Amino acid sequence: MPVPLRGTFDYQHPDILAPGVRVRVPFGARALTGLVVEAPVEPPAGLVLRAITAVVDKEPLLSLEQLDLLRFVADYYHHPLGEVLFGALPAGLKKGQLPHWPKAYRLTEKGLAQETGTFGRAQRLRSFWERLKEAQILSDTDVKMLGRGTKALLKTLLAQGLAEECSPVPCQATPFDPVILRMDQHAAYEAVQAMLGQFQPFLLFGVTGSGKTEVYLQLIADLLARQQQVLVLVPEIGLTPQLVARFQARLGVTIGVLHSGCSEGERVRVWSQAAAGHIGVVVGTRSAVFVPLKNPGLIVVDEEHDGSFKQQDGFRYHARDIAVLRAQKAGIPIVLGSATPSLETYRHAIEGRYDLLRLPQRGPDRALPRMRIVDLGREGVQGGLTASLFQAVRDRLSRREQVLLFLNRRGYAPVLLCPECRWHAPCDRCDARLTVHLAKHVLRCHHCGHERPLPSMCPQCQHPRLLRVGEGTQRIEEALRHRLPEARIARIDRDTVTSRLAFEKLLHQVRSHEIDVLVGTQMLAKGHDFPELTLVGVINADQGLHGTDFRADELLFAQMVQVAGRAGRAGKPGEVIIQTYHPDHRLWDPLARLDYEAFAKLALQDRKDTGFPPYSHCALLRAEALKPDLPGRFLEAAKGLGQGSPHILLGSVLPATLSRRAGYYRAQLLATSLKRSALQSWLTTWLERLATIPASGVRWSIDVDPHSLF
DNA sequence: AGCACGCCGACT
DNA sequence: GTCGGCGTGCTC
Repeated sequence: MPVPLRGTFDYQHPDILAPGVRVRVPFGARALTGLVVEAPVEPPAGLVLRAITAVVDKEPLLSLEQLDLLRFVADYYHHPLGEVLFGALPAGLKKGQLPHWPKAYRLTEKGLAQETGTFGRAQRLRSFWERLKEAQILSDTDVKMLGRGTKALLKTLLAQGLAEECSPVPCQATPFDPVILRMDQHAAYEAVQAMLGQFQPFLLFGVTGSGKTEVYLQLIADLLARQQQVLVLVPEIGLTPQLVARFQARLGVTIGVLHSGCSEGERVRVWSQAAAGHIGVVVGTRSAVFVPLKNPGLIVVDEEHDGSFKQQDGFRYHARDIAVLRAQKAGIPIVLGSATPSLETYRHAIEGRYDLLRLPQRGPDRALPRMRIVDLGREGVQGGLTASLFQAVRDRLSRREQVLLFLNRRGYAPVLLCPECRWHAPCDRCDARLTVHLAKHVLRCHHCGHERPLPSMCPQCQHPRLLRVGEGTQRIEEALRHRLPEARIARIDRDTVTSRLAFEKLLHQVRSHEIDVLVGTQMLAKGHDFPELTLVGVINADQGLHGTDFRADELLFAQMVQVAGRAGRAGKPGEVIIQTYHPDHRLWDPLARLDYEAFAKLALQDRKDTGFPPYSHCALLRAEALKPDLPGRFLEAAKGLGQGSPHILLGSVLPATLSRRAGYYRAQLLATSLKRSALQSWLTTWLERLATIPASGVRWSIDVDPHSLF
């Protein structure tokens, strides 16, 4: 049932129903659509079963393999099966809508024998008949594509017995013009090719511009030729219309696209057609990992290290991990691509469980940028920029080249401080400081979105001058305008870019060189190519350096490599300047050489020493409540119930990093084990016991393999 | 989750 | 005397 309840529910019905079929049933006081997972069942004694009111599907919506996978996943993440099953269905199907199984039509014997003349004055009918005769078979989408009113013409042919329904055939790839792969690309391609038809994970390790996509495309083309389907998972921001267009153009088939922006109907259509084997390639974000495939041949996860593959609320699954599991169950290869792999994946690769495919070369128009680490403590800083960085910016501008300044903090200044009484603007609902936004003249909380007017004096001691401490993108932009009045400066962050269209417009302005300096956050780090951009400045890299989280180093390295990828193009060497107060940190040495593997070895040793993943397995129990002491009390009780297992290390009950958020007090408890299976079995009994804790007013959830400990 | 039941404050 | 607030408990 689509409810957050552990366990399944038994009903009575005269016939035995196939698993995967949806049924309407009474559930408490309401009527709901449920999914049959097992039939028949031996109901527990003394239970009066209610009856199924209606059977929704003639054929199962989910195959046995699909059900098996989802059941495994629900067990692994300790999430209610009902929510997992219904979470894997597109919203339309959840509500009982029928799937759009693709239909196809062909002419009957009678239709084939028909003479052109017999259509008389029915011109349109005749040309439609000719089309069908020529194509031999047309799917319902083909019919729709032929123009308006073609559906009516089809109906006429069906009614006259000239056409009939038949089973759909998979889309045929048009013969595909292979590009010449470089030697390393070709080796990678051949390695995967050799393993088609059996389970084998690959790490395709290559920097931006090393041509990973070409390798994917070549493999996909082969799979299509074998009449097999390919699932491609991409990060949320990675799924651009350009990428889909490129796939479509190269492969010559319709690509099924699944992401958060798709309409409900569109999702149902792609989902159904993929299940029927009618779509050869599905490209999608996180939730697309659940799309059913009739005849899967390969899974690709691009940018596998990306955090957006991990769902951060409700059912907290990791799409990359589920993809690997799926490939294993289906007995097919999976390719994980990245320039900065997650340490989990990298460890699998160097220890031989995954096949490591390196793409060491870059395309002809790419060169490694020069990396410079600048000490914020030793150089004078003005407007957030050291003398070195400012000088470099001026040099680039005088050469009519472009500059990107990267800072992961929006707003003007992160803190508003009273020099007299030390008051600093807090958020009423969160345990956080409000950020100064000068343009809108407000204080804003970046955690809950709460806004209030900027005070002109200290509300506590009435001191007339409040200090704006620290730097945000707005302040960097303002200072730069002041010092370089002739430069054309644009700021790109969530405050200035409100829509996709506005973003595209700005990017276009950068490409046509109407802008000299870009100041921006995260948004700019990924994928956008600006040929005239030769300098990237990282205003302050330290936020990521001593994060509270064990994954902070990994994240910072990936981010720095990504921004470095923005600098330099054909014939114009790029430079990256990173400002830090800790120039001696051991991270900078491998980063200065852009040597991921050197970094990974350091970081893995670190994880080994501290006992963090991938050298251990974690589950995080989170709790939140409106009353301050409830989460802690609940977690202490939970800790008491969890103790006594020799393989499990239970941490202390800790307030969350942001201990109050949007009015809720939050705390958490970490459980760690060296053995995944030990953690799993312990979690099962622990969660059963947790249900017995009186927890009114406390919301709690379990996060298996948490991505961050915030 | 979502719905019913249940027990205490402000309206006709 | 009734409407409705949301705390508590249940869903085969």
